[in-house]
Amino acid sequence: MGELNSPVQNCKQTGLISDSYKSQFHIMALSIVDIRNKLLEKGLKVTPQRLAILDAIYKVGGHPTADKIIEYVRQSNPNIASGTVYKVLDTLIENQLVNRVTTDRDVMRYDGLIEKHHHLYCMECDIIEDYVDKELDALLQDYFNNKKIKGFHINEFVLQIKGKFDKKAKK
Amino acid sequence: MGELNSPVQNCKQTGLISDSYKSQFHIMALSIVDIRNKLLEKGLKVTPQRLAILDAIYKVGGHPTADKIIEYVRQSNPNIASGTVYKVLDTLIENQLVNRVTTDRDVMRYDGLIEKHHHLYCMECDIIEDYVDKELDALLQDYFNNKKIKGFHINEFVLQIKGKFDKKAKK
DNA sequence: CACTAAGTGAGAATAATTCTTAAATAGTGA
DNA sequence: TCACTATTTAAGAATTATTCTCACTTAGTG
Repeated sequence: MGELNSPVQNCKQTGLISDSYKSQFHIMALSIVDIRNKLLEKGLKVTPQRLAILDAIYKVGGHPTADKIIEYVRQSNPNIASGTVYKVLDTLIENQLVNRVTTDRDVMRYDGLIEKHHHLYCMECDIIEDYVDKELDALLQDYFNNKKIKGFHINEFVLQIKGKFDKKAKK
Repeated sequence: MGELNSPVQNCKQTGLISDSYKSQFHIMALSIVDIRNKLLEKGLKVTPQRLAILDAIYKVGGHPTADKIIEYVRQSNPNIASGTVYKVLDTLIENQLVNRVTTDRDVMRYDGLIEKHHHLYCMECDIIEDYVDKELDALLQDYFNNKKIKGFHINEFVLQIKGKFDKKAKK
């Protein structure tokens, strides 16, 4: 069974990942010390803004927009400028601490899970959840090892899985 | 071998699909009569703007942005308002004559191929090409028939294949 | 502790998209 | 063929997300 990397209940944006949830899955809310270390490993200066923004991405569920991140970060950091958030996000992306998530909408969304994974897109709400599945990765890798695409050299795949989250809360 | 639905040569946006290309692949430039019929089938009024915009999507390669569509359409239709293009695109999407393409950029791109398919993303240029592969569809369908995702009901998948187009022109 | 490169806040600028409204037009039914 | 009506369009204003600029501040260094 693939792992549904999700705090979703009733297909609504919950905003925060519950504590019980955190421990089981891939994105867990790291301590500030751990986040600091991630920044240091990349040779980035540790600033309160960067800590807060990375923390927000880990804590806010459903692959937040910049706007949701700003909203969350301002709770603890009321003076942060929106330009700063965009700038920090760019820096984090450049340093591979965060990824952009592809959507067919014109607002960008961000993903704190760096490990290779796929995405579940809810067609009813705007939640996007991570889906980690090594077996699927292997299957695809295998398939394309045998079946080359003429004129194209493959680096990686991401499967977009579109559908609906069940109404029943996931436990 | 999957079909690379592409007029790409040397990884540069060619703008137009060559005649020799058209005949072999999925998006072929339909005649205006055919486009008119597509509109009529959907119960849409046939206007010169709608004809020109659908025609542009079929003819302009690489999954154009609204901007590229506007540029192309204005060659034949100099007075078309950009707002009209956006509105027509929305109408075409609602009526499933066109799809949005998901990207991790903030400009929308459009796809005239309605048949189920996947996408090749060039990591060096900004070309996105269609990739039709029934065998892959079956493989994924099979895989997820056996392996359910807890809490999620799947409707469809789209595989994003990221990599590079070969330098050598494809013939 | 002081220095310096890097990061930030504030707000202006830009770019993509949406909205508004009056004028034009496609499809209809006489 | 003609006129009627609902729909569509042009023009440009408005909005929204994102980027840019620049003076001020700060993190990390030595």
